[in-house]
Amino acid sequence: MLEVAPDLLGCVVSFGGCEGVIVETEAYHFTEPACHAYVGVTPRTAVLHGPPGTAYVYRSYGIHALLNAVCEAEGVGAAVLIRALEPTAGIEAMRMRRGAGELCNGPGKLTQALGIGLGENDTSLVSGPVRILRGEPLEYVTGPRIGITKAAELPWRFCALGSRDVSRPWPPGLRASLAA
DNA sequence: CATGGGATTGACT
DNA sequence: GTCAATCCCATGC
Repeated sequence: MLEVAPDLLGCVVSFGGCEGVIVETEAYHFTEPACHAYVGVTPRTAVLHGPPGTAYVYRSYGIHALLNAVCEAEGVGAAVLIRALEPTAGIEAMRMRRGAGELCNGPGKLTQALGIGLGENDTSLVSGPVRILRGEPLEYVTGPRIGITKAAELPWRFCALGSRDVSRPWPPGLRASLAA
């Protein structure tokens, strides 16, 4: 999975006529406490332990939807959280949903921008409504994960270089690439 | 059956 | 920088 997460950078997420290039991901694995699958297989986390290539949409703080891509073999319990996109198509539709401001520079924002909701949970990323298309590999930097309270020190955050559509704080290496 | 936590965001001081 | 909003579900009694 630690190979899949950076591999997703540069891939395209497509949903409802909107598309965006993945520029930030975070890896989650059931062996570390930050992952929902850590507690074991439950009705909600079952999809995390399911077959790879499946979307796992989760509501955080009762408000925001977070989009994950399940990876690893069935029964492993691992996923890659998609934290940020760079919009490439359907931008007007995103603006209608999001209003003014940044569209996809945060996990909760990108789902709202694309219109992805809890209804897309447990759908295929290959043949379902939400699709992930293979794209060009991107250069990236790693860093600690953001916004979690457990195991935040693991360097399982992957940010594409040269994109401003990434949630802050940016790792030092990414700041340098933006300045250039 | 009741309670608390959670991978976030946006507004206010 | 700090604080509140708000819903699902895992855990505990």
